Amino acid sequence: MRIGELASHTGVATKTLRFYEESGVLPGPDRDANGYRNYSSEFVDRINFVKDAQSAGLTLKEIANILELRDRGESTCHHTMELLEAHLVDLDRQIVELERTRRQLVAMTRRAAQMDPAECVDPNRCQTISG
Amino acid sequence: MRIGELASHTGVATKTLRFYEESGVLPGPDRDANGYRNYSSEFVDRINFVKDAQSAGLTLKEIANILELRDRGESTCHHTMELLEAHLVDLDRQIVELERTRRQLVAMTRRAAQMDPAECVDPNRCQTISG
DNA sequence: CTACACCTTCCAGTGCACTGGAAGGTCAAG
DNA sequence: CTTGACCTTCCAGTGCACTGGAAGGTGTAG
Repeated sequence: MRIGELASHTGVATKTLRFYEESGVLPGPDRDANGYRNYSSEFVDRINFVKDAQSAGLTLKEIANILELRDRGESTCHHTMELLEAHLVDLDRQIVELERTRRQLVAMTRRAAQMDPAECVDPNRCQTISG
Repeated sequence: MRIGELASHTGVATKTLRFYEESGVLPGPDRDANGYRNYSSEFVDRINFVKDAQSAGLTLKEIANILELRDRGESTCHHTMELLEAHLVDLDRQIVELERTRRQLVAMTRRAAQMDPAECVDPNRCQTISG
């Protein structure tokens, strides 16, 4: 699979794929005779892992680290677990925070919706936010 | 309240507070005769709002925008609501994503915990991640 | 032969949210 | 009178995750 194909399969720009390779997140793939990158389908999985890990708040460096450990297949389960567990804690905190903020925003929006539009022109306060 | 005091009250560095002022997130506070910033206690609330909004995924620019509208007290409820609602949708998507990733990580960690440590040294795969 | 989409490398720039450091002013305590 | 903590401005740098553009090679279709 060429880089453009992989890009459209994963929704990740070709620029970004090359950047990931340079950052150590993706290994350098095989090359065709003409020098074009030739990706195996495993790259799709790897990129999906990267996306998941990223949305879990891991940096590219951390992701590269995990994947490198995985690739080396060394007895790194312990380190990996520690990293994952730390991020799990972080993730939980984040989810709680987001839910709290979500509730706040819902309340704000509801307050705004129920308001007499005329009251919006109060020169000193916008009830949606300040209430 | 001076900037250092505000910093310790909010957990936001003095550098960051000045940066927020420059970015329009915080209004320029009163100044003492010696030129020192003198913050009213309202700033604590405002900074907490900034923190909440930030953890909800709003950029400083958007936050500055909302607060500016609020400060002007104009009939901006509609715009504010649109912005908030857009971010609510975003937030929900984010929470779902995080929960999905969370489940994945939990599964990973559990798999790792149940594993015979000896299996970790398999030269080709780390079961924690690749399984 | 040419147009065109696609690929290559390399290097520079972007946007965000800070963060550091220099150079200097203020003020209470010792 | 000095030390030290705190404050000021200004400008530059950092780290992250891309993103753009130049200059050129490849390969197929018309």
